[in-house]
Amino acid sequence: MLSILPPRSTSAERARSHNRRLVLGHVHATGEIGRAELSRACGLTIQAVSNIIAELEQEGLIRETGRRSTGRGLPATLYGINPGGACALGVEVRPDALLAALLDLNGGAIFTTRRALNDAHPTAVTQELRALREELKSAHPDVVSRLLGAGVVMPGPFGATGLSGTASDLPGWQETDARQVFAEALGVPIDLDNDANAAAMAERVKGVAQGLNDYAYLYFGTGVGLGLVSGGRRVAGAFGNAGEIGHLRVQTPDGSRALEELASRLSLQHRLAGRGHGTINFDRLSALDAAGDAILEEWIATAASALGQAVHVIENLFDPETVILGGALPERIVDRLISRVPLPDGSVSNRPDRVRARLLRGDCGRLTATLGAAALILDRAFSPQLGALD
Amino acid sequence: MLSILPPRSTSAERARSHNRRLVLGHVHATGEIGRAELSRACGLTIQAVSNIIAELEQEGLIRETGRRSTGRGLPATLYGINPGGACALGVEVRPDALLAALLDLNGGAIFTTRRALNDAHPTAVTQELRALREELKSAHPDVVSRLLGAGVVMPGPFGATGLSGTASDLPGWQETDARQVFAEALGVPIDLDNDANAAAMAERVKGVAQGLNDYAYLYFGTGVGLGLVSGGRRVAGAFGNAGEIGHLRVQTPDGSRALEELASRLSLQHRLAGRGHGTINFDRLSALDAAGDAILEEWIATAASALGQAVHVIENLFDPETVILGGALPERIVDRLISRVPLPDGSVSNRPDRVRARLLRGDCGRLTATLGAAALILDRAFSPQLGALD
DNA sequence: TTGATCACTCAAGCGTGTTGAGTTAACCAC
DNA sequence: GTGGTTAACTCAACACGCTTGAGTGATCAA
Repeated sequence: MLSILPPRSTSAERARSHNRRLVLGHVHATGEIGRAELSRACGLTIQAVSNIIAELEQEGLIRETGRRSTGRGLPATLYGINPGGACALGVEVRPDALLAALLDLNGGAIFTTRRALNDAHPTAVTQELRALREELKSAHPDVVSRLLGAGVVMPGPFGATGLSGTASDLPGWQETDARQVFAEALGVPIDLDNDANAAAMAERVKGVAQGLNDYAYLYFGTGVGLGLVSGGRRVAGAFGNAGEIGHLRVQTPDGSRALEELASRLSLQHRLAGRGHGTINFDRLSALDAAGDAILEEWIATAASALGQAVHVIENLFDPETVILGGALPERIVDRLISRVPLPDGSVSNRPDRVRARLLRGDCGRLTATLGAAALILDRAFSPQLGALD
Repeated sequence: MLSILPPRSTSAERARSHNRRLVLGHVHATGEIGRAELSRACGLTIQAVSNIIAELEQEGLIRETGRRSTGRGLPATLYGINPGGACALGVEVRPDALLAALLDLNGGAIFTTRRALNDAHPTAVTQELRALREELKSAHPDVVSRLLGAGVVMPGPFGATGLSGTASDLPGWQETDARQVFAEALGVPIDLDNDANAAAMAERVKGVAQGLNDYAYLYFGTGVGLGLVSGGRRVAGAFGNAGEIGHLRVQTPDGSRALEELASRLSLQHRLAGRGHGTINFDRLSALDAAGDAILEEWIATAASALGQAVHVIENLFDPETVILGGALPERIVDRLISRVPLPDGSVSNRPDRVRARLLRGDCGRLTATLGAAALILDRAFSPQLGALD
């Protein structure tokens, strides 16, 4: 009911689909809300809201959560999201692994898994996805019927571009229609995006960006990516490759470098290379941080300075309500980065009436991108779409 | 009928409003189109399209333009925009003048005017606007009833920001609700944006961006601004200040400078200052260009290099279909700039399957921003809006 | 107890789009 | 020419979901 409409539905049914999302989105955003308030917020009649609520409750997407008496009058019956009423699958494809998470309607994780990949070619990934689907079916049989769709996160850029051929992109996907591959392997509607945009959506559905419609997310993966949300919608670009901020030139004392040479996990790894460390993963970073490692300190200082310049560009080009930092970095390190990023005065974001900090730490932890993949789907369920068809 | 809906219209009426825009937008985009084709393009039944067409024709927004027989079958009755059926007013407020243009439904200029401003404070501007309205009423009495609204362009940034207090912004507007002021002075619905976004819309409605949904516009006013269109919608930012690209740092042989110090009309003016020129306006620029002025040549070289870096940033952050250059520069100079801008290889826009050049010259000439102001309104009439109310 | 306020329900009516069965006009084969 | 095919378009019923207006139940204040 919620996920798919027949190819040509009557206009009234499309309006209903729109209004359902509107109502569900408000219920999600407020946590608990009554019909009358929804009516005012959505610009619909109480009666219309009533009908929609009855439908949503019947389908198990929302549930009665209590009553609230505000002064006189009949106390409102409050409704909230029924977390178990539906779920969304998030899949993150990395060169070496497939990460997956199943999220309930509130964005809570029901199940997460990680499958090692020897090979990230489409055929190998397809095989793992099929296995994943079977695993889900047997581990959570009740869930499959309530699955709204699957979000997929892959390292960009998509298609052949001037940034192709770098270490980060996956082999064999250039010529492949990725959406098609995933749709066939998983058998549910697919939403495809890059890690940074997915992370941005994760924060919107569950984290620090709730209620925000214009913000940016600086995502630390292997490199650095930028997720953009404008007017509540992801900015994907003409070919889905928006947000490639890693190649932004930033000033250093001795010239200029690409942002990702200074402020990515890879860059830290290079700095530490001489010290005989292997791959610098999340846990290793935490350990270095706890030990007060000097090279890490140095990296933070350099990265913060570089990020300050990136934030300057982001703020002046997009005028976001806030810039969120997060991804595959321990919270403490992100916090320290944020505290050391020099915020330029000459920015449209430097306004006296700000209600939110210019930089915020993402709330969704190291799995942000995977959770965000699922959040792409949840966001759909909560936001009216523009197009007539879905 | 087209502009305003009653505060709470029935859902069916909102759907109609949406579908009307959809149909009208397609008619505008194709120039000439029959019902059946519209039906396929809009995802509506022929019958629905028929009803809408009857309504639009009745109101004079479209008109029959002929018949087309494509092979067998009954030849389609073609419809096109009826230019005189409605119009939009564009107003550009500059520190020293008020520019206005009245555009027909096809984006053709019916009337343009320029009023000198001694004073750009809100009260003075309001006075001029009232006079402008009277002038319109008497010069084009039939038009007032068909006025869809007025678009207004002002130099940003709006509100108090870290970029306030520069030479370009207007006095006395910081604390003013500009939209309110214009709505009262002109008595029609107002759409407010900065010059670059308006320019971008001008190109979408009439110029080189027709049919594009994701592109950027580098606008040369006094400084340099960036207009962004994503998914067919303007990217305004949280406070309407997106696109402030002038402060972007770019490399020079001897360090780094702000883009607008190298690639704006103001920067050229500074270069020429020693030569005893006054203000460098459009005509003066043309003359210098025709004379093959050496300083102009030098400026073009410097500006092109700076713009190359800006384009690099825009392409990688935004992945546009194309970047349009234009504004208050003679076409020849823009063309020469374009031919000399170094296009970086390391860009997501550097793709082998491009159908359009990475850089295009804007088509709307020196009045781009003023025309664009009116285009903001036309674009509304052609694009379905997301919000329920208008 | 009475009146006011507010959330919500019930039943009728309306605007739109869809469906399915015609109608008209072009092309093609003979 | 004639008949068949194709495609654009019209006409008349129908379905859907929202709105409207009247009515009910629960709470507070006088």
